[in-house]
Amino acid sequence: MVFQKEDLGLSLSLNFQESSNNINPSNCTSSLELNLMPSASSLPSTSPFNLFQKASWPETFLSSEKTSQACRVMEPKPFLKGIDVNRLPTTADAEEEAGVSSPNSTLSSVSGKRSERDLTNNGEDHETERDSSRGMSDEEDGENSRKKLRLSKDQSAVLEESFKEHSTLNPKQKLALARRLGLRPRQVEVWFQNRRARTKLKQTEVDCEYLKRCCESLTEENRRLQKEVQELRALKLSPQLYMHMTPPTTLTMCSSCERVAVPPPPPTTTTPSPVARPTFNPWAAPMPLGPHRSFDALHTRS
DNA sequence: AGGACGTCTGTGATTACCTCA
DNA sequence: TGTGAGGTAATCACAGACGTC
Repeated sequence: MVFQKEDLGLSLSLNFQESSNNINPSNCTSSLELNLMPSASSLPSTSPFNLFQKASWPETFLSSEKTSQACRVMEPKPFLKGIDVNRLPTTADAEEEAGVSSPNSTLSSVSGKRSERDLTNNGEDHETERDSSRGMSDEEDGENSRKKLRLSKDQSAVLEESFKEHSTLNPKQKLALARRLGLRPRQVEVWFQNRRARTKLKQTEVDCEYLKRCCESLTEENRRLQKEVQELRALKLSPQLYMHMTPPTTLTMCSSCERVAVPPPPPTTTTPSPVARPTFNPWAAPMPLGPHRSFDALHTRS
């Protein structure tokens, strides 16, 4: 995967010290300032950082990412084809809330304990549901038995589709979805909770991997620039040598503003960058980073 | 080939805690 | 300020896939 920093909407600044060669995730945090909030307008649709649009990632999670924050500000879209989620729950809905078995599921869920929320909301109804829908014998319902429900493919597909639209559900949507799928609203709620949690986890992993590569790339560039600085300083101290040498650096001068530019180094002499980074534009405002600041100090102005 | 097994992974569910109206 | 609803984080427990013998 190759990302452009601007495309990702990332604000990444590094302040490498001389000892920045030792890069590991733990000490990266001390020198990295990150702003990982994706900008909807700046993100390409193919970027995994773009959680607003359907990505082409192979994993199911990757194909439908949205942050909850993103979804909260999204324009409302037609949701749950054929279901009017805005209608008030009917008596039937209330019955659904009370508990519906899952006809498509391989097994209904049962838990040793009930959440406080369920107890306060509709505990007795859930109790009824649990007894009626699990389809288990008394032996199977032994102490702490926690048989797992497995949602059918259809149910999962509908949930996925819904998650693409809204990563969070309001009560009406939850009821409607539960009714449509023949699940308890609590099950839908749990599914969305888990989905959000695991989406976030995966996204964090992706972000971490990307930043790691950014860090490695910038470290390499920093090393190269430090080397150039040393070469320039050496030249400054021995002008006679300078007269007999071809410029050992990769620096060139901009003819218009007479500032020093850094063309990309020849590929044969440098390690290929693992991450496609935005090219540093020396004609733009100086970068507020240590190495670049000191580099700027070497620039000559007329 | 196929069955028993151990391990890994995905996922439904629970619990504790936090935030906010 | 107390309370309930709804969120996240951490975790548990199970089912199924998979590799190995």
